[in-house]
Amino acid sequence: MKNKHNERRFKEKIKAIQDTMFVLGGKWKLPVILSIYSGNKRFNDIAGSIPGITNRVLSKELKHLEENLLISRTVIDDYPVRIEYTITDYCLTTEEVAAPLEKWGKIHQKKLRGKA
Amino acid sequence: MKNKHNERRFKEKIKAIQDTMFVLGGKWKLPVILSIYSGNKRFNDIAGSIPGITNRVLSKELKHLEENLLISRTVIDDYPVRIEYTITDYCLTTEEVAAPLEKWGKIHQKKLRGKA
DNA sequence: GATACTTGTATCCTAAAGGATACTTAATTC
DNA sequence: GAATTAAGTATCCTTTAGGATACAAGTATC
Repeated sequence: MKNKHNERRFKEKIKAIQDTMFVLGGKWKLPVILSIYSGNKRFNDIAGSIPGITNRVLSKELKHLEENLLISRTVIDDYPVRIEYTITDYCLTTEEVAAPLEKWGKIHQKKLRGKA
Repeated sequence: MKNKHNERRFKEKIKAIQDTMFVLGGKWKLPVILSIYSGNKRFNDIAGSIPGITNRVLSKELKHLEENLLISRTVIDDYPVRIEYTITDYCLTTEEVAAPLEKWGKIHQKKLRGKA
């Protein structure tokens, strides 16, 4: 590390990355966003579209995403009450994160196949 | 979800993102890469440059990154044996992930300040 | 031979993430 | 009034991530 200035910028960098990891990291958050983004609005549809996720985990992730202003939850007062989850405009910015992650994942899958 | 084709592509997307999360996710992996990238080569230097990381965690992360071909470990047979960690060429591709994560983290910091 | 330095490991612990599965609530239709 | 449907919650459990702290091995120097 060359000097104080670089060091400060380095620590800001780390903090920003860790913040993103907190909001979008983990196994399920981006998959849930993508599911809603690709047209699934209802709890059971979202659950059904993501292989391996359980009710409990999905429920938690939806709350987390709502708190972070990424999705919104609408109650539709019909026969059996329906809930609709939708992506917020702000959430569209996460594409800038999801796309590179997807791309790199595919690169790395290839890389590891080459190794093994 | 419109059809089988979209559904298959959607599941590949999820898998790729989850793979990246496994390799580069969590609180420390990208910070460690960035630290080495910005010139820290030795264990104690890396540890000192990343606020809050402990020996045990750093040691684990270094192993994980080496297994995933992102850094390499060289033993320098000197007085007290020195170890040098360096970024592999392949690791440079992670910039495509780190940069967007950093950028989005800063956007989100602003967004939440606006909310509160 | 005591001391110091470097790279870790060992031990033990807490917290967070994730998972399995059953159940609740409320309205509605039959 | 039994059955169905939707959106979760409740309960309990396992696994993984992360953290605090001590100290060990090897060599060189004093």
